[in-house]
Amino acid sequence: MKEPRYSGVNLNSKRRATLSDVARRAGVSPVTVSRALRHPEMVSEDLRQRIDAAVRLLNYIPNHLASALASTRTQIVGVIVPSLTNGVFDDYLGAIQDVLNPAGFQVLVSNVRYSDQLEEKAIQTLLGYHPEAIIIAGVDQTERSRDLLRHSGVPVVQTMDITDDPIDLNIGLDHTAAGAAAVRYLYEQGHRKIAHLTARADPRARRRHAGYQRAMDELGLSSEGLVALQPRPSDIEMGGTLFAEVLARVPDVSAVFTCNDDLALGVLFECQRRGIRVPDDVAVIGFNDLDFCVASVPTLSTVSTERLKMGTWAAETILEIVRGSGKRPAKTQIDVGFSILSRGSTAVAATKAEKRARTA
Amino acid sequence: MKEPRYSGVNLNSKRRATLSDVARRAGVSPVTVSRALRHPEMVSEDLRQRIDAAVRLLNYIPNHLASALASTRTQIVGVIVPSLTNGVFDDYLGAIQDVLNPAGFQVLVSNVRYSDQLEEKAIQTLLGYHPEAIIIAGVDQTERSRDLLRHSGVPVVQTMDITDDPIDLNIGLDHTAAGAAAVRYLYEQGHRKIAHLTARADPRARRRHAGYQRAMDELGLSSEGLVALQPRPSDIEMGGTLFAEVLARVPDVSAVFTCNDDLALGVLFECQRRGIRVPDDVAVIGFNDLDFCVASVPTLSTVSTERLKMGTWAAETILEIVRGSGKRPAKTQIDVGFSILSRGSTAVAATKAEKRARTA
DNA sequence: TGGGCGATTGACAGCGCTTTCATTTGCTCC
DNA sequence: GGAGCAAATGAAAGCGCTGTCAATCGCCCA
Repeated sequence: MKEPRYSGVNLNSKRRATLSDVARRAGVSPVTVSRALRHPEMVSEDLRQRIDAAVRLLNYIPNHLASALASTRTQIVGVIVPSLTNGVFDDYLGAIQDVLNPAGFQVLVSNVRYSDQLEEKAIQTLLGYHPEAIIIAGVDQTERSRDLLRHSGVPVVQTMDITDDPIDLNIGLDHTAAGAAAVRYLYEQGHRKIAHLTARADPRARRRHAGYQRAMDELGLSSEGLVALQPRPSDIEMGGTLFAEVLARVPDVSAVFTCNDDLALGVLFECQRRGIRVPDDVAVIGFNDLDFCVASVPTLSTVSTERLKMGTWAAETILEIVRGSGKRPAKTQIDVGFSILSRGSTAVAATKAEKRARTA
Repeated sequence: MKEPRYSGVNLNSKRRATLSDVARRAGVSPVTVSRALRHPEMVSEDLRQRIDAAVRLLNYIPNHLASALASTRTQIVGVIVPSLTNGVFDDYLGAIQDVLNPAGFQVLVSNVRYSDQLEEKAIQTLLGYHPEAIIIAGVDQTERSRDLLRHSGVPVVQTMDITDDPIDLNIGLDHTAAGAAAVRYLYEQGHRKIAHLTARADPRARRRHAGYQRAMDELGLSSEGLVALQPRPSDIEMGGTLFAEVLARVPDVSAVFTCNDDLALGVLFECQRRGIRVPDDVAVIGFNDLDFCVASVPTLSTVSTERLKMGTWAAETILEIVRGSGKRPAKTQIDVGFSILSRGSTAVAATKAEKRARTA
């Protein structure tokens, strides 16, 4: 008895149909088949039907590698993200695919897990596929990564952050300004002891932290003991742990700004565990506006960023360039800004009104 | 003034270096360069160094497409997932990449958003890249999808679910059994009015629902008014909405089993909003064991599945097959089972003890 | 000192497709 | 009725790389 084997790996079993197989079957030349598939309007109705029949009969699927090699159009766009676990990048990736897939482009995603080294390797690997463009999150690539990208000769879009010195195209927002704005918002609500919790100091989180610090300084507030930092990747639980640290040092902390929503939710849970009322005793504001922000109790205030727009613009701009045979677009940089969503976890008067209404 | 253009698209500017460029530069033949890169041990030390120097000088990056075409080894594995938003698939994908990337394989991910139609298209597209294997979540592909996969001649691993009629290899768990087990667990805790909330009726969620129903029937319990179903994709908020529905029909519902953790968390929040105590008034159990289950207040009981193991096994088995030149592995199907994690949201005695301790 | 062997290197063909240019066919028009 | 033209099809070349086999170069031993 022979062991079963896979034909894709075992060469002597029947191989997949090729263009020529289809051509032979339909009684035409290979070129005609190619045309019938790529530019059906250039082929007579009669042949087109015969060819379609042969394609179906043979289960023919064009070899994209061969096609890309011959045409020097790979129809591939490389996308580099630092994380998939993070809800932010799902939406962003989805937006990119929604634009690119219908246009016939395949997205090659590389998750580099916030590692510069993996990022360099990913860029190299990606370039091996000769993508027609690269979309990369962040503006803090290593010098080698920047070199690779610049030498690649393809459009590069840096997203999620903004810089004076983009590799090529750039859409993002100023995280320092966003961090500062969150602090100022809390200040206006009457808070003075404003804490900041931050985890996995990726460049954007670091900028938000810097923004926090700058605003505190400008407002003449001391941040002594109010900052808790954890180099490990953030998760919900960690929000509680970091808040506990601050609480131990500054028991009368009145507001918390976290570098992302996960930590903020963790703070919410920790408060619940300790019987600390939010927002009455402590106000909480997160960053990103993930789904759960509107579902939690209380709802979570947060800094909202235009992650869908960043993905969409990156993808659309690439299509424009590729279709316009390489012409650079009019706009090469966009600051999408941010906005502060004021919800239950930082409510001041509203909460009290709500309470009054309930007890009434 | 000339408009700036991208060289990758504009043909008359300098193109990327090829093998031959490197060969010319190093004064050797192209084959030798190829060997120096693929099988360095077959080339003399002297040449290897000259070639490496030329590679670096020219910023040479091998064209993976050409290499794959010539060698008929693409080093690509296609992975089809129904969602990325869902925390489950991040972990799973991560596990697959952790095995495959170090082995030199590139993972081509396709997110088909729970759509059969997109899945068919994705399979077709993927096959165009001649992957060496395909890993696909679920066992409920359309007949056409199954045909495509079978005819592809490459190993196919179906994951996340288990079936009597696998396309090829299969690792997963019995969702019907898992749903039933959750119900029985609640029953043993003394619950009788057990509700089930379910959203986006994907096949696995449907099986969990069937399991719920079967167990209820077997236990002689009525599920009248206790099931809330919503075809839209689930999110945390929806957990609250669905629970409210049930509550309106059956005010004395005593336990809730949800088709995933998101809904369960939503139920938790809804209870908090309404002043319903969990687990004292209502017990809650979710499905999947996502991160937040251990962070929430109370912690969330859930049915835990081995998503990492499923990804790892799928990837490792593929490597085994590809390296073993197509030999099928000894084991072609694995049931990884599931386990019920009993935590705060379903605690009985424990909660009371805890409370006593606190008030003491 | 010459045959033979292993270690290196190169020539050639071809992976499956597309691009370019040539050829064929069927008409129209004066 | 033949020049002229558009539409449809095909032939040849080549995208960048690798597999196969042939050629070359020492170097060892009889």
